[in-house]
Amino acid sequence: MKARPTPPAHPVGIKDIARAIGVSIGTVDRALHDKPGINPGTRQRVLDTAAALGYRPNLAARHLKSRTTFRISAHLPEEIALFWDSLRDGIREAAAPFAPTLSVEFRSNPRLGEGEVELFEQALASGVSGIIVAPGDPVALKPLILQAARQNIPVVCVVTDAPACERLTSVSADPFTVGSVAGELLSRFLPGGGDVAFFTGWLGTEDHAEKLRGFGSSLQAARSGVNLVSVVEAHDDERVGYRRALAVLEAHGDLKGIYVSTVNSMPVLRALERKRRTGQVAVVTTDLFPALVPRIRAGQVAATIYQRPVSQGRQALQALYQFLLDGTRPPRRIKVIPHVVMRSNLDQLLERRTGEKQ
Amino acid sequence: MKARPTPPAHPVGIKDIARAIGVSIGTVDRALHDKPGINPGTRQRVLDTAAALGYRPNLAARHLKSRTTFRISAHLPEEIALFWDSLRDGIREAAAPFAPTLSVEFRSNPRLGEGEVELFEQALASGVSGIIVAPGDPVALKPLILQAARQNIPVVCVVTDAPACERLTSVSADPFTVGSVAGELLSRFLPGGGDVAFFTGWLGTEDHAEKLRGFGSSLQAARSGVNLVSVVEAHDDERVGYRRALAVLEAHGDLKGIYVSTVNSMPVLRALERKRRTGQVAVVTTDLFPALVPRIRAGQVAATIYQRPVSQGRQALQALYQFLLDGTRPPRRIKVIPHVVMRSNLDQLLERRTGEKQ
DNA sequence: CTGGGGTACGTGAACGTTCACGGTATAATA
DNA sequence: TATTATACCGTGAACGTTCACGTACCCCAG
Repeated sequence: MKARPTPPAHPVGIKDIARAIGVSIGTVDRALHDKPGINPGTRQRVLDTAAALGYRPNLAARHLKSRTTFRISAHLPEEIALFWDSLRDGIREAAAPFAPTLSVEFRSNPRLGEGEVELFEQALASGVSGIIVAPGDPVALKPLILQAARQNIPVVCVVTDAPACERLTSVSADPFTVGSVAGELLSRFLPGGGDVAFFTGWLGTEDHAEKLRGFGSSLQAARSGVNLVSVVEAHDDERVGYRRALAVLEAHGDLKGIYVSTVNSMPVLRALERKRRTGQVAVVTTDLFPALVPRIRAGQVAATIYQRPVSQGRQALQALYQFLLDGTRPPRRIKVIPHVVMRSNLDQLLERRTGEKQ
Repeated sequence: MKARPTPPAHPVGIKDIARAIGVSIGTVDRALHDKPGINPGTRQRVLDTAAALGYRPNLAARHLKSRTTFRISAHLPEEIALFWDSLRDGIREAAAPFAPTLSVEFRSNPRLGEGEVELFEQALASGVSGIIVAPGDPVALKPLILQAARQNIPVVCVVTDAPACERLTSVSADPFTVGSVAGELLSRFLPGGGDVAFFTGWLGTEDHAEKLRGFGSSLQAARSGVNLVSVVEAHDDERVGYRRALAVLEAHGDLKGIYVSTVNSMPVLRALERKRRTGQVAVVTTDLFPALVPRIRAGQVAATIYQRPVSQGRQALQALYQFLLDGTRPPRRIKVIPHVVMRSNLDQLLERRTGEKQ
């Protein structure tokens, strides 16, 4: 039952350092900010004593003086509003306590990947101090991210990543874990074993390939006789997805489970209906959108793996803010633990979403 | 593809109000803070124009002047370190950006409920400005919470709640949803139906009763032939739990599933081992502690419902801070959506925990 | 008319930091 | 030696707010 009362006697400020080595506060300021017009020797002495005394800048005073507002631009699609609005909420929510030091501007493109280059150029031109973006076409965006890096403008990727480029960090669900969770769920849902299928957008995408790896590893680890008999690329095209789902259902009359690793799960569900096999096949999907809600409620979708957009938004903003404030670099990659949403916790999730808007 | 650039021209300050109605900033200050020595008429005029101009106090300046550090005391148990340390991390993490406006003091008691009254009195005596507490014995704590309320010291409950008392809010997983998720998982894990048992601490506790309600409602909604055949109170006593688990296993030779709604799940697992029925019974547990980790990894525990301590700590602190800052009251109850932890996402969860400590 | 007490309001300093400006050495040049 | 340039450093104002203090005014007793 130990109690630790507050130890800090008096926060050490810039003038404490100045007094300690007999210089003026102006000199200390120059030393701390790498400004010209100071003797390298004195600079070092200042930095040393600052470290020794445990100097922590008073952010309130700093912001009070140089009323610099960090302008952060967030570029997110409009489509699948439930998802992206949640992400926006997460950013807004996290930014609120820092106002007016920080202000967020939201720019939106209609669909993931469409017009994102223009938004990025727009933001750069308007002189923002940081960018949050969900890259739909990482290749097209890469030179712009590089340009931002050269201008010392940090970029944080959310949901998707633009790998091998000068972004500050990326916040997303670890795809391997996502696939792995889906695989474990299906294994548990099918204790008697059986055939399952994996639907994806493009296997060429690194994310989707990783999900498949995770999915497979889970099935193997479970040893419950669940076999992956079909891997389907739907290319995020409704019609292609529907056709291929029909084909898979015809080819495997005893299919017991399906995991749709892309957000385009409706065609698969419709194909199941068409073949009158709804309820006979355990379905695990990805993310949450309005059309999916009644399917989950009706039990047609056993579970969906939710990438927790609110959390992603919050973490992206915090990482960005910390970097802008004192230059601390976050880990190269921030992983969000995916959420399993089923009928029983669906309502609470939706409630929270709408509740926040009040 | 609309872009919304930052509109705010110039944040309106205290002297803008003063100039607008031709008084001094001192008068405005008096009006805004309900201080004596001001004409009620002028006060109203000030308040009106402040609202009209959209005055938002500059928190940086406020804190700079009256260097009041909010001292927040967090009272949490030591036992089950993995859980409570996570909660502490959540608090610490959320408090970090607000330093030095806000400082957190951690006080710990050995076990939930032991010595919490002393800690509370200690904190009150030392003049903290806010308290975060996990009440183990709400009845004993109630008068102290009332006393804190009278001294205008907000109290936020985490994990457990002290209902019907003057706390600011409580942050916890919704017990009905927790039970409901467990029920749905077991229903899905047992597509062929079968008997399941429910283990709890005390049914008298409101939380546990709610969990049972949620559990039952899920089983019913699933219509998969899963029957709740036994509700066991273990009174959080290892020996009692073990004995009663043995009895249940003997009475129900074909038991297919178990949900342990209290954190004391080890006796049940040991009873399963003793009866050589590990693996034949799907087990869903509560929370996460070191001894549970290998059980999950080995598949002996199918899933555990995690109350997300990090998130709880973060939300508790934020609610408290917002209230201290501008008096905004959070909802009477903040619900955290419980997390389903299985073998596939266990590692990532543990990794995040240790990763944060670096 | 003077003085005392009270109310209502103005004034200025301070919080820690940043930044433009001004000052003082020393060295380089005429 | 006088002048200018350069490098280094001190000084003071400002950011928006709070708070102690000062002051003008009105009312009424002496």
